[in-house]
Amino acid sequence: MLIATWNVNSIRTRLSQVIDWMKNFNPDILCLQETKVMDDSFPFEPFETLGYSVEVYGQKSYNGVAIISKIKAENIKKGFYGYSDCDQNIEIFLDQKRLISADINGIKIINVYVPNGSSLESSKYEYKINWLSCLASFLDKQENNGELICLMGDFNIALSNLDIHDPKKYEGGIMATEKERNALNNVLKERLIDSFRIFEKNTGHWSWWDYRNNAYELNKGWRIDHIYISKELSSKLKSCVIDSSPRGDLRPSDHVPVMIDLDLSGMNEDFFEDEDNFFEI
DNA sequence: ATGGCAGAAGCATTCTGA
Repeated sequence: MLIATWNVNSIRTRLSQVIDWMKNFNPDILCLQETKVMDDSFPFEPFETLGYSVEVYGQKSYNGVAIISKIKAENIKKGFYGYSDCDQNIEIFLDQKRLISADINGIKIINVYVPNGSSLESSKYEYKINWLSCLASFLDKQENNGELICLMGDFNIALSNLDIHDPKKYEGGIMATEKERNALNNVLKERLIDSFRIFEKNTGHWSWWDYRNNAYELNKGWRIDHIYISKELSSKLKSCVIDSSPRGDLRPSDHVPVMIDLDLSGMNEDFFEDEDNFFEI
């Protein structure tokens, strides 16, 4: 089962590129961020024509997330409201459409667009930290239900200096502060692992390049788009690939797709009771 | 320290992103 995530920076602007990409890669699930469109204006038809069902949680101009899947998503939840015990004032998170989750093929798919935070002095930075705290509570609640989880999206955080082209320059700045990393690690805890790092231990792999300063041509990127999976899924993980090619297209998104391949054949109740099926991380 | 570039809204310019 191929599961992908892509911050498309406007689905209407990027529509033909996304459809072409789906025809090439044939993902079972594609999670989108920054769709930047209200739900009634989302371009459903091209996806439905390819045989997908679409669940959206969007707004005008900013943010917006969607889950596109061959198997129809069930138990769709939009935002934190009612599904998190976080101690934050949940009201401040209602306006920004940044989270949609659903159950597909026995896995809870959680698609997030984590706030950028702007700069360390900005109130948006505090908002980002609080948002991640709320996400941690949201995950705690899923865990209580014993569910397999695939948490993916644009996290706007480089968890390690290996994920930054010039860590000396950017460490301690936005997307690379200890506070952000701690907040994200508190979401992951011991339960979720970085799919990409199962296969690749080295630096030099990016999912985002700034539009400015010729960043893509100079390959000055960051790895801030991630797919985190429950430990119990790690032995089913066949690959995790960043497809950087769409960044070279005409009028590209500044992010590229990240995808994992899970082999779910043979998954049954016995699988989860056999400790040999779990990697030691 | 600031700007570079891109998208949406909407028609000049501002807001936001990362």
